[in-house]
Amino acid sequence: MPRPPKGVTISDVAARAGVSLSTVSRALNGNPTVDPALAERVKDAAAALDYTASPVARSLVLGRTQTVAVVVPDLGNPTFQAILRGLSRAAAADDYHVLVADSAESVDEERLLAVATRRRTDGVILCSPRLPQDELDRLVGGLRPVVLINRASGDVPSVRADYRSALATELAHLHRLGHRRIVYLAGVARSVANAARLEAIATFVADHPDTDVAEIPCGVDFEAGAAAAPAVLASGATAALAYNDLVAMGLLSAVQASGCRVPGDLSVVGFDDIPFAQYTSPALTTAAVPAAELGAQAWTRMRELLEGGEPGHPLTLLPELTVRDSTGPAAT
Amino acid sequence: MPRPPKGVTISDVAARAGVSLSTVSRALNGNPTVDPALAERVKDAAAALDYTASPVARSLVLGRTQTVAVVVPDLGNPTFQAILRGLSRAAAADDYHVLVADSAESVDEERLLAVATRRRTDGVILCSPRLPQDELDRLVGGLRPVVLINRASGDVPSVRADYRSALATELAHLHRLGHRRIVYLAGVARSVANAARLEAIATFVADHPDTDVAEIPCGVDFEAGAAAAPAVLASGATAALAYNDLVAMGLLSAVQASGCRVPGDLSVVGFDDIPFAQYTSPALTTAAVPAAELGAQAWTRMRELLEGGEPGHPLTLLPELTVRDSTGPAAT
DNA sequence: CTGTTAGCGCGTTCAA
DNA sequence: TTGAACGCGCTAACAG
Repeated sequence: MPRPPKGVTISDVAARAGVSLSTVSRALNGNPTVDPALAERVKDAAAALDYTASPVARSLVLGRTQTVAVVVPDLGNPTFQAILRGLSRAAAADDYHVLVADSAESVDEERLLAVATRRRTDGVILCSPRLPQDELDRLVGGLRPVVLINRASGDVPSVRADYRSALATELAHLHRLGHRRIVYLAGVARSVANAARLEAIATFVADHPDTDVAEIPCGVDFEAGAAAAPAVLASGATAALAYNDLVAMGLLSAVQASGCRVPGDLSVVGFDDIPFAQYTSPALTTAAVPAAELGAQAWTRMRELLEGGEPGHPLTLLPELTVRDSTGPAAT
Repeated sequence: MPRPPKGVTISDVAARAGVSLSTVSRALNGNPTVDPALAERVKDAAAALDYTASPVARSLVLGRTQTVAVVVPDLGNPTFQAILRGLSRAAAADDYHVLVADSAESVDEERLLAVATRRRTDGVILCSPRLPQDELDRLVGGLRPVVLINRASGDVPSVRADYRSALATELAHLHRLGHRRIVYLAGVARSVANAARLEAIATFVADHPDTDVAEIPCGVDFEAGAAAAPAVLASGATAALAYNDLVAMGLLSAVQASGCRVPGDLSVVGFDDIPFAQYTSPALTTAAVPAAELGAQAWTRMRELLEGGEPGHPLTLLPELTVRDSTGPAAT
């Protein structure tokens, strides 16, 4: 496996095949206006030299990089990991590369990274749960083509999970089990995903005057969930709705350590259905957000944009309620 | 926030500032040989036009892309996710971008992706647990600069976790607890990581004739661990050493479902200390592999290579035994 | 200190 | 059908 002798260019191939640069370019790009025999000769020469056209040079002249950028707030979050995985594999199947950028939960970084990565790619897929709507609207203008995940902005293609409906389903599940005092462990206050959940709760409460849903400020990770345990126990609620599975797991762990039985004394429901949700003890009831699918669909939208076609309708996936063992009849 | 009027180039800036292209280039790159007043004028013009030099054009002329590629076998694996996160953040801190490639566990893809991504980046960080040594040796030649994670090849810089010592520590832990019949749930047979564990076991057995360690072919994920449960229970062993935490969790779940008590009837130890290991029930005893740190160190090595310096010594991190509740005294 | 010129490695007109 | 010339946008020689 002789490695490319460092810097073999199209001229080398041309020389070896005894043709001009243009012919090499044409032959290698499958241009039909080139004599088959010649084309063969060129390809042989290229193979012999282990030549491949420089992607960077091609990018410059063609105006496209065959690369898209993905900006996520936290690569440590299982949901974004799944989105990235789905996206990455889908893009790879279409011979596209993926540049990742982790904004480390910083909204400022997010903006900067989006703009910076966009310049070295053909488009940006943006996962920006925190960015205020007006800033998002302004940002996407300079980013096109853009695909949004779990956000919307004007006519920008987007794919999202319906957090609102999913949470409504979870609430209905708890209500059916007899729960009338429920606490909601809120995520980041100004995030869109949190707002969607609050909407669902407001609607539910309006429809079910017999039920009380109290909000407890919390967070988005294990620690936040564990830290909220005392407040949950003090609330007298029979069920807790966690912002996501991470929070639910932290809560699960902490309340059980305090001697509280789940689901006997307290039902706990999560959100996302991360891979580990089924391995908690008890196994976590949650709403399965098809994150990898979201990523794959985001790529599909992006590809359509890149091909100049109309992007498909904004896609909304409905997370499916996944009932496991962390929810049960309300304690009487 | 007026977005770049689509294609503002260095010429536009030059025109607006009333200078030549070179002066703009120099001024914007902080070349000290340019008149401060002029430089200021140029920068104002650039700012007014919202101009930034095209990274693609710069890449072509400078011969570097400010981007590195990371090839991992599976973006769904928590360990590689952590590596990617550590690497991504470290690289970002140095203004480098990261191209990710997921080889989907395919050795062939791995080779192809490594070569393909290398051409659009300044270097490759390779996570190739499966690639046979001779192929790896051949591959890295054409990839330089390369940094290897958990592999070694000639003088190629590498960072790795010492799986061998870590497993030895786990074995010692079990032995101290009185376990004399132990089963090892093996990962992918021909992987380097698995080989390291087998070595540790062989050494241990040689030193402890009183102890029996049987190998059970298994795999690397939940399902594999769960599927191995019957074999583990049938073996009569009092402790199980799982290839990784995923396997341990699958096993934990399955044996407990069969009425086996952990650690009363069976002690279980994992490997990696993925974020969820402390939330299993019982909490998992495991060896904490500092994956994010591994990623960050891999970037450090790569940066040194990129700067033309000597890469630091091959780094070996020792995973730390993290004793939790899934291990206890051997059943008598 | 500044402007002019020559590429970086390709794809793509335009003639021949 | 093929080749010569031009340009993608920029940086770095080379003069002035």
